[in-house]
Amino acid sequence: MNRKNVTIQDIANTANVSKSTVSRVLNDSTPVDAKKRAAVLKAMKNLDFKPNVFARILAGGRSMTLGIVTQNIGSPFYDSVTMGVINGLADTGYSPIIADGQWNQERELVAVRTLIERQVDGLIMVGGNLDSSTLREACHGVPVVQIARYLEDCKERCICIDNVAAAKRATEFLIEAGHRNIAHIAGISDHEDSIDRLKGYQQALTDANIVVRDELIVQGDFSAQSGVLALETLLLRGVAFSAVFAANDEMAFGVRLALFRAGKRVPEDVSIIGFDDQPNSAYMIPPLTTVSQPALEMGAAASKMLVSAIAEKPFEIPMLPVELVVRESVTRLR
Amino acid sequence: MNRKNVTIQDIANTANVSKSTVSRVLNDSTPVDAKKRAAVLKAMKNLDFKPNVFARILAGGRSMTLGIVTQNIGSPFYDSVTMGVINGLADTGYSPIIADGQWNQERELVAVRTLIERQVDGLIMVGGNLDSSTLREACHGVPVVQIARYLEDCKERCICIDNVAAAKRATEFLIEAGHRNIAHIAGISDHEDSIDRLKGYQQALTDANIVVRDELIVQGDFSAQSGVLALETLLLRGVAFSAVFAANDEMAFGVRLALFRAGKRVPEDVSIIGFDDQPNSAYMIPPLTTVSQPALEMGAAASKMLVSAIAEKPFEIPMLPVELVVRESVTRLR
DNA sequence: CTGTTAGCGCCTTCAC
DNA sequence: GTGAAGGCGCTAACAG
Repeated sequence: MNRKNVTIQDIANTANVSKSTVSRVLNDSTPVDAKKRAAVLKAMKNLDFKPNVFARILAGGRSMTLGIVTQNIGSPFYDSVTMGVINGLADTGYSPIIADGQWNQERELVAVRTLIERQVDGLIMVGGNLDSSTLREACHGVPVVQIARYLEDCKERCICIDNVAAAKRATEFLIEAGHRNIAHIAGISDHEDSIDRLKGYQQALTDANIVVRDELIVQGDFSAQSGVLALETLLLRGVAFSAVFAANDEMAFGVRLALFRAGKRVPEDVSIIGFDDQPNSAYMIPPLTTVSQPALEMGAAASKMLVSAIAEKPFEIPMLPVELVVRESVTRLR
Repeated sequence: MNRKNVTIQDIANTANVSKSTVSRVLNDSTPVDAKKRAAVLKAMKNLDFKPNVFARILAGGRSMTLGIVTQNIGSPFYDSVTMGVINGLADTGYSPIIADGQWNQERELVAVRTLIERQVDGLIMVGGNLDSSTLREACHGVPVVQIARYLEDCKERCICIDNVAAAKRATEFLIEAGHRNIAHIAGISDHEDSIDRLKGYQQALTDANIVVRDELIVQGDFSAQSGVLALETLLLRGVAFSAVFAANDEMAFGVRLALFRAGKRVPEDVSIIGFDDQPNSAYMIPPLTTVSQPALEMGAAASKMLVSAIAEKPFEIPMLPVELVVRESVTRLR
């Protein structure tokens, strides 16, 4: 721009070395004599040198930029994850660029391509639908970390929780409280999380010798509004139920509201359990029992993992605690 | 990278012109003969040419990147605004880079500097505390749009609502419903929004000839937790109140929960009104009456405005509808 | 270990 | 109107 920036040439001059040497200490790509190195470092500090990202990448280096592909910006859970990623990137020297896939394979692919075109050093996928071979191809070898989704063929790059186990645990909690007629509000039908949570629900029932009844299962789409509709559907069907396990908190909110409108008390008449432990869940009336999925931590872990992958350093996937958060929306029967 | 990208040289060759000419049609900086122009365009299409962002900026062009400075990622309102910005940028050719200021002037300044260093073509500030002269200086002439904050010295670049008027209207709604003892839970004390909303509350009371009583005003910090504490404080003070106006929905949620714990009914015993109309407000029990602030629209408007500013085209600040959303958390007295 | 030499892809004078 | 030439700041061979 207008203000002349100091370049490696400048610092090369004041340190009495060549540009290359400066470049070397900058990337410590090659060993450099300790004295010269010190001189360079000092010059850099004195002149307040900041490498030009664009020149650097043009010459074939790193862009120090990471791409984040989100889905449907505005959803509490995914937004939290995204924010976790951004926070995790603070002080790593990497800056995030965001693109939205909108849960649409085509747009998702465009998002990935845009990011790759911008020469991101790595990519973080938050959710998504793209099949892994397409994804891999679009990435041209740029490392990718996948959050909240399990890709069979690159498990070591996926950060996600065991939805089946978590959903099973939630359902078991209801069973242990004496509930037998437990309804389930499922999420988007072809979404892996929905499928797994439904599976966990079914397993818990089966293990407890309770018959899985289709009339107690309603299809939602993860939105609060769909929770309302789902519960109304349930009411319309006329089946008896003393508890509802919703595949996410949003739908649980909808269920709660529908019960309120129908004059049913929670938890006296119907118990509710959600999934995600989104921040507001603790402030529902009554506070919602739910499964906490550590969105921020998942995001942070992903960013660390990616940074390590770029540096070709090993990284151990941290234990991501998924726990049942017991609040007042569930009652013990009898 | 590995796959050779097509450069302007390539298309210059196939179109039988020079690189310069190609560059010219790319930026239409200088008139070019219609035929050559067509040939160039055709070649670009055929070869699927994509200009290299980095080379372009290194040579002094646009980076086609916009910076977004958010505050405290994780807050529903600001996140929504941010998402609005990102959505608004789709298909403009600009990509967003995000940095977090964390409601900390120092970090905010760092965020701005980082972004400027990355040669963003424009900057969007979502909230923030930096005084405008510092901000202006850090920007080195890069255009800035400020959201959800009113900067005296550049009104034409601020997208925000009239908090005083909106808060006044909310309070008047309670007064019209027959409430006289109306408590107010204020936000962070030196935050402009808090100040303005408090002002609106006071004005409404004064206009209705109701004395503003300090014991009915409690300081919060915009978090739900602080809403709980604020209401408990109010209860402790032992002052009578039939309604609470909280400076944002989050705190209203806290208020609601505290009332629940205290065995008070809403709205029979106490009415509540919030501010922001964040998505979950409609799913509270009972659904929360609040003031809707169009976060997504504000973000979208800001991005359009910034893109126009960069192109030095005029832009009219759109009417941002702020309206009272009446739901069941307020009762009419008598 | 270090300096020299080429570019990376594009924009911008400058002559023609 | 157009092409040639130089340079943006940095990295990556290449010889020493």
